[in-house]
Amino acid sequence: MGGVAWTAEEDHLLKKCIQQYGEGKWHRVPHLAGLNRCRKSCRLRWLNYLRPNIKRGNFTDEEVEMIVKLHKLLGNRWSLIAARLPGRTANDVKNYWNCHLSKKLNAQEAEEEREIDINLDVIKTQPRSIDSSSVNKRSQGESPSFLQVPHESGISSSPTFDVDGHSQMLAIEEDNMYSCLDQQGNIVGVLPMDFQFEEVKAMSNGQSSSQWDWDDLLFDLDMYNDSSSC
DNA sequence: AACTTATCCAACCGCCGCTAC
DNA sequence: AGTAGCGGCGGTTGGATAAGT
Repeated sequence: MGGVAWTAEEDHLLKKCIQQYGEGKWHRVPHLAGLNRCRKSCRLRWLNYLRPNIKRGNFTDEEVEMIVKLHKLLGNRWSLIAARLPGRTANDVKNYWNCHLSKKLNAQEAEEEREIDINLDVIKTQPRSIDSSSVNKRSQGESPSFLQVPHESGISSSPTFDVDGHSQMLAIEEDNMYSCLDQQGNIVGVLPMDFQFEEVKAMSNGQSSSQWDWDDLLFDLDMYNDSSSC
């Protein structure tokens, strides 16, 4: 292993400590539990191994499918991905990805690239709620005037978003870039895909209560988009 | 059976953002 | 404003084990 393995006795002490004092205050846990481990080790051991309801064993097909889908949306944000998989830990997901899916998908992608020309047009649109003032202005640190939840514009069409009172869409144009389109389909701006939602959150002056809101919004929108394109 | 190589996964490390002072 | 301490995260390491020769 990558370090000193935990003994059954250490596990027992940690478990007892968490049961008695609860999670959190990890800096106190080594002392309270009488363990010669750092706070991080204790936290990790609890989260990845001792916590109740942790699912062991192989990933199901559904879970694998979910991981692939979520990784496309979120990248290497393992904790977010794991949060969508009950009983699985970020470490589990990360390990599974690195051991199984990473190689498999890389090989698959390489194969696909050999076989087909990349056609940007086939990349489905991925609507995003974003304020037009944010587009191309990140470096200036300008704040969006508002951000709205999406509304469905029709049964077969993708959801659209009100941006400053005008219907606009944000679409994946190519790797790592979003394009902001107006109703006529004209590109009115571009936004790097690494546009971090922490920044949006900061810029929106607390309109979003947490990082989760953004990630959940994105996730739900993409799931919506996926289901409507099937 | 002995050795080598590949794979798995628990544990550690360093960094980041947040908060309190 | 600067800083220390904290929780949390993703990347990496390396020992255990399985598979191959």
